[in-house]
Amino acid sequence: ATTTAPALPRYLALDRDWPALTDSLPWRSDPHLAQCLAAFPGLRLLRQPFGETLLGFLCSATKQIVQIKQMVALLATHHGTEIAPGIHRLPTWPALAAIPEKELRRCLLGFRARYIHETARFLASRPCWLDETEALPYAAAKARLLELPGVGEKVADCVLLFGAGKLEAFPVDTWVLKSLARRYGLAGWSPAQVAHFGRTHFGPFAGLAQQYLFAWERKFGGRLPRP
DNA sequence: CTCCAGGTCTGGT
DNA sequence: ACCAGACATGGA
Repeated sequence: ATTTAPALPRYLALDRDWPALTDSLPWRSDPHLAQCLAAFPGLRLLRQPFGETLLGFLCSATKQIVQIKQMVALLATHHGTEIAPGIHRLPTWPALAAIPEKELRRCLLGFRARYIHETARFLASRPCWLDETEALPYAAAKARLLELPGVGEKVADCVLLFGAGKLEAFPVDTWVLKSLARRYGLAGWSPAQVAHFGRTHFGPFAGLAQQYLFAWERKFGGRLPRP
């Protein structure tokens, strides 16, 4: 009898390749990166659905991670299909397009409700836009994401890194800005300058390095001495 | 009460 | 091109 292998979560494919990917980072010449890699041996990247990743990071601007989780959970319970008792899926973009901005604000979105509403209406007018964008190479996909209201450099890079597997994406958020300022002597550099440094210094898998720097800075930032 | 949070957008130089 | 402020909301 022929058996069909069960569908595996997509992140397992990346998990298998993780050692080779991290080994190609410049940790041999970068003591801080080496320290980060050693401090988080179990760190991995999830490959999340493209559209859901976009929704999540449209919620993220100047919010704490716990509150972003809360907003996403409210979006699911208020507007997502119930797939098991008490368990709701995230709303789809067509579903979001039908929700008034006033209603979205009940999910603690604040000014981000307008980003989501306008993005949803844009996507509703272009059914294939998201799938086409996900299939493009990094630079072209990023240029398209930047057309969406509420999507800037940082959010676009997060969506591509977590939702499209573009490992060269190097999102510069407040933590990464602090990390490079403190550990790499880049105090006073703009986010754009730090992003350029990150891509050139860490290479084609800069997104992996970003995750280690982010994790290290959030856990130890400001408390442990510099490497 | 202030300040900040996995930023983006807009309108000033 | 570069630099403030505004934008909602809640927790530290």
